Amino acid sequence: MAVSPSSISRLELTISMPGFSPPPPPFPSSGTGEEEWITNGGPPRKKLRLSKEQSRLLEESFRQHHTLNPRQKEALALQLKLRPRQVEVWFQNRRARSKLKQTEMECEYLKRWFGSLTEQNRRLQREVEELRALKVGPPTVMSPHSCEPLPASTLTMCPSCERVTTTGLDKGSTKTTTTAVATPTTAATLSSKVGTPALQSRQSSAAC
DNA sequence: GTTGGGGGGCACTTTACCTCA
DNA sequence: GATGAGGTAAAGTGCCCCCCA
Repeated sequence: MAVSPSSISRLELTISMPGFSPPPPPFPSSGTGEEEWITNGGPPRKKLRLSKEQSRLLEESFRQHHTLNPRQKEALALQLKLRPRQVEVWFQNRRARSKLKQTEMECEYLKRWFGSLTEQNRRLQREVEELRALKVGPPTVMSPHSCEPLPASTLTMCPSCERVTTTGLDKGSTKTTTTAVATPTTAATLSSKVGTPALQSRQSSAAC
């Protein structure tokens, strides 16, 4: 949710509340004179629009800490010539906007990942079809050690990470052969940034 | 250990206002 | 210029959780 020039321009608007006094406690105008509660005889308007400077200071404060204790809230309200409730509301809405943005990023990433998995699935399906077409006997897997065919019973798949594991080789040793399962490289990048529990759990299972 | 009240955060919604076709 | 749709941000509401007496 990028801030468009149009939305910025809105911040410069003045507040008008015809026929009304500022709500208690008296709502003071800012030092810039952009937040005057004025009357012009029209229908009542009661929405505050923050000035550029107020928004800037709030953003700056938000960068330092995403929540405020009562003392910080009071001080910021005093500095901005707003009511503490307005500062509180701004922080609540700001947190919600941050969360929404993060969710959108995750959604985008998951869409891309889904696309790549779909493509990979198609490739593997084609490969299976080709192998089936060539089939002359039971499926065999070649040992990486002896280049001899392995019995199918030695092949297992880890249910969590979906890697194919060959067992019973070299006197009980276990050799893991990573199959062509999609590697969530971007997942690692993204989850390290956003800390998504679901993505982190995927990563941990990949370490199986 | 239990309980009730107060405060804060969050999700969801409403409202006022803006932009644009 | 008027108008309606859609978007955005401020504010309202209700719920939950935590802390403390």
